[in-house]
Amino acid sequence: MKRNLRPVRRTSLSLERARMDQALQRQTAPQPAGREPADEPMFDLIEALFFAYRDFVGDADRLLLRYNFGRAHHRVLYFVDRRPGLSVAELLDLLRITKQSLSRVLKELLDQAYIEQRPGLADRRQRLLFPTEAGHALALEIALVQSERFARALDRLPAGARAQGAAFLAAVSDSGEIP
Amino acid sequence: MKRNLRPVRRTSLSLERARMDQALQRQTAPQPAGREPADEPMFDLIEALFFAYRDFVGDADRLLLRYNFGRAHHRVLYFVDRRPGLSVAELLDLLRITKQSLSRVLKELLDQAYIEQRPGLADRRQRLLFPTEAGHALALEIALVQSERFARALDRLPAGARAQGAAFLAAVSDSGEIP
DNA sequence: TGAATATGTCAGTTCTATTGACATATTTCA
DNA sequence: TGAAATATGTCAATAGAACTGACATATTCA
Repeated sequence: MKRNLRPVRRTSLSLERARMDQALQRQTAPQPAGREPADEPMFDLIEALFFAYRDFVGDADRLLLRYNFGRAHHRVLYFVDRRPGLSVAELLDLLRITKQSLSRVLKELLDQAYIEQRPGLADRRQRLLFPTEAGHALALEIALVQSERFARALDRLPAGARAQGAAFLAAVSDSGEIP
Repeated sequence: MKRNLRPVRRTSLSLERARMDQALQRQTAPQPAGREPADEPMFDLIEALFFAYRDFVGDADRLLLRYNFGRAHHRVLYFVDRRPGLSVAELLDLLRITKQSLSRVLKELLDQAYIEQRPGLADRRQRLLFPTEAGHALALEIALVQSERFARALDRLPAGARAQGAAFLAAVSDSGEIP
């Protein structure tokens, strides 16, 4: 999937903004203080998560263009860099994709020496994955660009926002992967 | 893109969890209280946002299977339902895709009567998009499933978490679309 | 009236993901 | 020890979602 990196049309975004305010007032009821109900859609959160993720991955997309890599390459490289020595099976579980899907992307990263494989010490069937120097550098570069986005966001938010944001997101994911 | 809905292997997830704790301790420095630095990657937020979004869209995927629709259909239907009467150009800006990409998906939603078009009142070149009854019902069904995920998350979080989460996500996105 | 705009469409391509089948090496267990 | 299970890899076919480029139509605007 190639991705659309055209500039955003500002005129339309203003329209969009106005319409959204309207829609929010129309459809989103004010929230009670204590327990949160699930019987009414939480459009505020649905939309906020959509837009945040859209722009968050957009940062990486721009960088990856230079390497002729796509999002899939990034996700693989990211996790290998963060969890050096993880097995193929663990990577598949993290990404929730099949090994056939992983295959092409991983092969390209191996061929271009961003990742390397070593047989497992305990279990020699395993191919443990490690980032190379170049792989680590690229992973870090992308992570820094994304972190700048978070830093800009946190500048606009009260103290404690980082912990709150992380806790919120962790609770939203299935396994609360980040405790 | 078909999506992988196979059950998650729990053994590996435990491994994953252990490894992640390890990695987090190794690579993520403790955060200072006040101003947040951008010179160090915020792996906690990067990962939390990735997992939250992965599981959040997973909910919709399961539902959409029944209708032979994909993620793209859902995004279109969602925004048309939330902003009835929006123009094609506005929709393209929201989704950040090209009109050629939108075309197939929108045509299917029109053909199957989940969305309908009406010419703009002021500008008759426009094709304003509206959900049909069926379209609204499907959009609502999916939004409720996703909202249940949020409700479960909020149950585990202190009061105020909803507002904090929404504010955090809004600040992370480019235009703070949700004020 | 002519340029710009909003939308639609055709054709070809790329990337990411899927299912299914099968192969190899290694480990585990009866 | 030998069979079954596991970890990984690979081939083939297909689907879904995106892209670029080119061109057409209707409508509005200057």
